[in-house]
Amino acid sequence: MNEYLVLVVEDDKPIRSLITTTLKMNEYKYITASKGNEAIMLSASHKPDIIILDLGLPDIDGVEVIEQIRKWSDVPIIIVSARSEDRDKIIALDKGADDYLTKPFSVDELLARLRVIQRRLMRTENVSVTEYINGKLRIDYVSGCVYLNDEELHLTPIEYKLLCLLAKNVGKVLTHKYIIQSVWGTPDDNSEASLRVFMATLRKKLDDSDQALIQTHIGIGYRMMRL
Amino acid sequence: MNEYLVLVVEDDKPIRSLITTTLKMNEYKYITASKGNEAIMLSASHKPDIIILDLGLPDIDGVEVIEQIRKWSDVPIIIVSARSEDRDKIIALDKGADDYLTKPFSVDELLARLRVIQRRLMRTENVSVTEYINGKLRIDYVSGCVYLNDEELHLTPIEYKLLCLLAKNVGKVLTHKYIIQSVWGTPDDNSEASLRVFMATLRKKLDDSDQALIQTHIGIGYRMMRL
DNA sequence: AAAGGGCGTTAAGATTGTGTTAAGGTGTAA
DNA sequence: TTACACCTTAACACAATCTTAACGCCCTTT
Repeated sequence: MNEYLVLVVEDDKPIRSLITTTLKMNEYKYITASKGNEAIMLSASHKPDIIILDLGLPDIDGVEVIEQIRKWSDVPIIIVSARSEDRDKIIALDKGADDYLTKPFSVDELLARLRVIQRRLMRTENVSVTEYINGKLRIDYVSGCVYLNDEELHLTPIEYKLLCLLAKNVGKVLTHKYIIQSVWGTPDDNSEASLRVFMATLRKKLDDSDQALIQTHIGIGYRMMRL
Repeated sequence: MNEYLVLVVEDDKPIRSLITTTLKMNEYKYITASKGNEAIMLSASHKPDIIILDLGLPDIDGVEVIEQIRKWSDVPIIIVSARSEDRDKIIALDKGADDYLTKPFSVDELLARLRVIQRRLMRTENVSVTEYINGKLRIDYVSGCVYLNDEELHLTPIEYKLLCLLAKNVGKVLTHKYIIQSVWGTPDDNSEASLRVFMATLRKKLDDSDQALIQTHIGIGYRMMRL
């Protein structure tokens, strides 16, 4: 499963669905916009990891969209445009675009260029602090390890996923349904029983027998407390 | 004066001087190579900030050059090639190139794409080393040799690639998918079985039977520990 | 007080993932 | 051509993980 969120900005419906279909087949998550202002709003609210942007939009010019977004964000932007003049390319690139493809474009090339960006994101993501600390608990997302009082805990994949989910939403109550959907992907009826089992083992491993860290909300779900 | 050093790899003299003249006029420093092996050596010794690489070289293929350099360095590589097939682009990009221009190309577009990379370099300063040391293990990227306690280890090409990949990402968990993509290029279903075999032989050669150096993260992938 | 729903806990079985070995297959150099 | 190194694939044992079912507890409702 790919965790990258792509914002596709394209007013031409056939091309948009070509791109989104391609993204879907390659396990990207995506959101779409057909207008420039919509794109700016979405990139602020959803914080996509990558933006694929058409320059010819009905309301404002694509270059304007780049400029706006660049005021606050360094999110990689790939231009997909019918404009094939050097001048257009240069303007877009200098205004902040990261790459430029001219229509008609090969979806395979688009995918390859997406992978180039992903590679880079992976490198730089790890420079920033990707660590979660809550009391005696520490999650190192980069190494995929969990520590309790600086001793490494061994968690199984599902346990780890579950813990990360709770940690990402500290203080919030997560419903059973939401947790199951997030961890298992497909909502399986029987997995509610599994969830209880995993909670038990997780609590045991986290030395959380008094449920100070992970609280049960009967009939609703679970919540991790900020300690 | 621009402080960026560009390595230009191009065997065709007119094109090379076109590029270098352009660079000079725009205040870049540059060095040149006309062969692949020379390019590899120069990128190790001079540590350029950006590489402009032609794929059709007299000694070894440009893609091979990318692969070699990527074993130790994340230096941005722009391909400038006569090969305009999608397939060629995708291979080069997947092997580690950052951008791809087909000949004939516009020097202004090249400059614009250089500026894109510069912008990025300013944000994230990256370092490249020609030697990697971790405990008893030492990798000399330039000569392509691996030593364990100063004794040379003989590794096969894939073993070496795998080790470099792990070394470049010490402490990070690399997923099976990512490893396979990086080492084999094309994600082949069956190569997961191969990966396990290679891990076994690598561990044996590295005297890592206790898995202190390379740890398994079940269901996820592998991680090299910093010793 | 009894009944029942929701939850925690445990353990056994099913399932999946991994390490290891060895047998082919492929390509290359002598 | 053989010899050789290397890679892939299959097979299997074993280990880790997940699911499922059973049971007891607590709390609420009747």
